[in-house]
Formats: sequence, structure tokens, C-alpha cells
Amino acid sequence: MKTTAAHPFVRLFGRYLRDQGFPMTQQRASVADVVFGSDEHLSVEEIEGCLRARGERIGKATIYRTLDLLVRSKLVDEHDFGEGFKRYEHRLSRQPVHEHLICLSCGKVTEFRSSEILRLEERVAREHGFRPSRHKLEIYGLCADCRQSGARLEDEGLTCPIETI
Amino acid sequence: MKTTAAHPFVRLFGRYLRDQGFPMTQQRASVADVVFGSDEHLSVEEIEGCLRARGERIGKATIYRTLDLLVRSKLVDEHDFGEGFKRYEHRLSRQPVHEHLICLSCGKVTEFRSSEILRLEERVAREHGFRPSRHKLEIYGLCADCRQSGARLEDEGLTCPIETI
DNA sequence: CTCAGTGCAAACCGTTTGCAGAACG
DNA sequence: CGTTCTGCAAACGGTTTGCACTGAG
Repeated sequence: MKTTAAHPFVRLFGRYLRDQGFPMTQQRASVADVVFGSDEHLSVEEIEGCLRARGERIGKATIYRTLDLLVRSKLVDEHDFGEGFKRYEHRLSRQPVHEHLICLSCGKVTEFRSSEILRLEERVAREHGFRPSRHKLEIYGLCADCRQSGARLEDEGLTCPIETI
Repeated sequence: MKTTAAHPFVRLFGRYLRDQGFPMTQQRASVADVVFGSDEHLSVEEIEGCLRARGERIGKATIYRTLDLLVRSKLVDEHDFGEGFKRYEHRLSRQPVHEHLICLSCGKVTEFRSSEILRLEERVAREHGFRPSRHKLEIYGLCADCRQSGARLEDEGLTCPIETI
């Protein structure tokens, strides 16, 4: 049942479910509690691990189905950082719109805000007759820690840079 | 054999292969020719279709392996627009760094350049001790055509916006 | 001849789905 | 009690891999 220390934001999810005519089950509450209780960008595997660490065994299918509801509710964002699987991040207690710095060595994700990007989105969209709905700005590279521990990014490619053709 | 009308950029790929000690085969030349011959963002399925239309039957595995080489050579960029599969775009005859507008209704991809984004990348990275390697800016929404034909993006989520908590 | 490349089919892996049984209201 | 959810396992789909065969040098 795990009524212990349920994250307050879980109630918001409960409201969304009620609005949509879906019941709040203990599995849904548990998955939501894990997601709202972390400020990381969690993978399904990590979520499953957190649940198991609490002594709750919830099937992957249920986790996926609950994440789908959380994303629909707009309380949670889904990200694909090109790792071959998705990551999930709740949108509460943080700036609703933010961008990501992703370390190519350790995978750490850092968030940052930018107002310029909103202006840029607006302007570019206008120039193309495009109605923007959302954007994604990701900067990939090496985080401070990995730089210091001497991590390197392999670089191959043509010996003659294409610009010199 | 298809010596007919091979795209000149294929020779660059040949040079890369030679540099790496790999032979240029007719399959590799054909895949490269299709990619360099299009200014679209092609999926593997589309590449396979182009090859078939020319009367060439090349196995998917070979196409994937060749695309891997093309990406390594930095002559081709790999993109994931969240469709569940990858798209490939050659980097020649166009601005090497550019961003994408992606229509959520018809899937059309439009490119644009932005110098602000480079400055922004530089500044944000410096603020976080991050060494940037590349970035990705994608704006999702409705293209002009889809707007005119009355396309809509469904929107659900909480009835009470989270900002009002 | 030799060795890497190719093509087929099977494996992979994150994710989705079908269905029998459990749980909510 | 009916309806929805859950959990298992099988299915899915894009991508990767193993391996016998082919072909280039």
C-alpha cells in the first residue's frame, strides 16, 4: 500500500486521472512517487530499480503504461538523448521550459534556462510561416568533471575537412 | 555496376575509405550515391526504396553498415526526430551547421541557420565548465502548409495548469 | 588465393500488446 | 459484479550480428 511519504505531487496526478475517468491505483501512485521524488532524468530501468529498492515489484508494462499517463498529463516530460532508450523528468518545482547539457562521457544531464532561445524560436518560426509548439535544445560535450579526469572524445572523419573542398 | 551518373561526392567517401584501409565496393558507392544525391533527410527504408527504384537490391544490413561508415566519415549526419527510426542527411553543399523545423503533422523538415545559437552554446558551456562538441536545436510545430489545411495538434493535460499550484 | 564485404536470417533490446486473473468501486 | 488494471509473456520494429558465400585485389 505504501501510504508512507507519498510525494505531494502525486495528488496532482491523481486529479488528472480522476478528470480523465481513470482510477488511481497503488502501482500508479508508486511509479509517480518515484518520478516526482527524483530530480534526475530517469530511465525505465532506473525507475524499476527504485521501486524494487522500496520492496515494490511492479511489472515493466505497468511502468510504461503509467509513464504514458504521466506524459499525457503534462506533469512529466519524455526525453531521448540518443542512448537507445527514453528518460523521464517531472516538470514540477523547476522552470517549465529548460534546455539540456549532456555529457558524452558520463551521461550526466545538466539543465539551463535561456530566454534567447524563446525569442529565436518565435522569430525563426515567423520567418517560415511555422507555428511552433515546442522546441528542443541540447548541447553535447564534456562536463567539467570528465574534462578534469582527462576524458576525450574520439574524432575521426576525413583527414581533409570538407570545408576545404 | 552503375557507373552512370555517380555523384561526385562519392569520391570523397572513397577517399575516406582508402584512408581507413577499407575498400570502396559497388554497394557502398550506391548507398553513398543515393544519400549524396538527395537533399532530404532520408530513412533507411527510403534509401532502400531509392536503390530498388534504380534496380539495385542491396541488403538492409549493408545499408546500415555503409551509413555507419558515412557517419563516421562525417560526410553524413544522423538524426532522430522521434519517429522511432533514424534519418540521414549529407553535409555537403549546405551550411555545415544548421537547425531543424519539424512539422508534427506532415513530418516535413526545414532547415535554418542561426548564429545566435553558436554564441549561446559557447556562453552556456562556459558558465557550466562544459566543453561543447555539438548541439541540436529542433523546433516542433505546424508548417505553413499544414496550418492552412487546418491541421491541429491535440492538447490534453491537466485542466489546471501546473503553474497555478 | 586471401581476406574483407555481402546477404540472409536470427538475435537484440527497448517498448507495446493480448490475455487471464486480480483489484477497484 | 462489471469494469479496469496488472503482470506475464509473446509480439513488435528498427537495428545489429553471426556466418556461409561472394567478390575484389
